[in-house]
Amino acid sequence: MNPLINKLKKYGPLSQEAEIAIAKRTKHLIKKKHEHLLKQGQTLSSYFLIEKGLIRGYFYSNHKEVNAWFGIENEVYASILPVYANLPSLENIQFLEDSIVYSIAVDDLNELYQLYPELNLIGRKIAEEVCMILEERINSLHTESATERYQWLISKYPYLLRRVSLGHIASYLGITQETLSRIRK
Amino acid sequence: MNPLINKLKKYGPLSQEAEIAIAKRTKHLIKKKHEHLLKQGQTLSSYFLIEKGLIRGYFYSNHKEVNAWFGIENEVYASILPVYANLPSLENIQFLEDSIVYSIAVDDLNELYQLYPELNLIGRKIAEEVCMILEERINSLHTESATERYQWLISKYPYLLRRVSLGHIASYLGITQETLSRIRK
DNA sequence: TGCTTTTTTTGATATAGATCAAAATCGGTT
DNA sequence: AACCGATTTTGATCTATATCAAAAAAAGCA
Repeated sequence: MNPLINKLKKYGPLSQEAEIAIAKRTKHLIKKKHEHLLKQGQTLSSYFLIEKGLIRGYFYSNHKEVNAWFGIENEVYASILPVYANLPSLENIQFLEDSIVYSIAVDDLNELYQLYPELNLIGRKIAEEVCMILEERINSLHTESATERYQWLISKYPYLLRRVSLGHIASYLGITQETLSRIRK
Repeated sequence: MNPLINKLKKYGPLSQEAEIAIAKRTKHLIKKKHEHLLKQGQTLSSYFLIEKGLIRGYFYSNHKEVNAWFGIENEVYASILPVYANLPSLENIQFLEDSIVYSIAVDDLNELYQLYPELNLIGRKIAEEVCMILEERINSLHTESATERYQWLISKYPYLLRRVSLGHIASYLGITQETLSRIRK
């Protein structure tokens, strides 16, 4: 069984048939560093899981790239806008390392939701979990200083320090590279 | 039919029986300005709709109140943490005007999800919609100046200016009252 | 291994927004 | 209408972070 399905089953029950149908629609991608999983304006991946590697979600603000999140092994990620509204994504998703990904395309997912309504419980749990992660991020940006945000980040995701450049981390934190370099000392 | 159910039906289909069961569990609250719908640590309301009035969600950061969101007439709101994890809320919800609210308690909602799995589609859509709202908020806090955030807020929710004090708005924007007062000119 | 490119650090200066204090204005109550 | 408490504005100063420029260090590549 593929690890994406495995992970989905943690959120709720899945019939044998649903499992097979999902497996049939799951894509197994092998990507090199710097390649994209998704570019702004596309409607491709919706739910995906990284088997190996590292990924960043980013968008453009004033013609500059801004990192919105990082993704790592063994977590389910969702591009919610395409799932919710079947609209093209506003963000770009790029690999920061050579990576292996399992993903389900938006069209396939929508079909699966119709064929196997039981999937809606899993989808609800995933979206609710995303809400909680986003709320934590909002509180951090809303009330914490750059130093506090940095300390929170490295305490929660220490591997980022080793695997991601300082510039990418600064962009995620909403500060400049220079400021982050100074915070580190 | 109560307006909360009416609104839920915009997100997905609901059987006659489910509708009746939800109606039976919907509470109709009439609250005065300054009263609370929910205090930190409680597990009460999950989904609710304001028929009349205005509400704020806030939490404490360094012993000071910080406004996280405002709620107005005719929108469905959800305290996601209690729904997702059946854990007490981290936030407080207080009325800023005399208000009338329809709400479903967490325990009732969980029961309803079990009895009427069709509700999961609606719950998924609501959570996905919340995700999109939260993402917009993150981008705003992440990339915009105080002035830009303020302009975005009043262009999107002009009534807040009339119905909410400057201090509450400043707290929501993550700036001081004095700064907001200066921005306004 | 040495060279080129990218990333990180350091320095000097500028700016948005915070803080503290006080004055002015508004709003509800009698 | 007049008062009292709450809200908003104004002023002076301080601080965190940005900006611009350049040096130093690290990483990728021939």
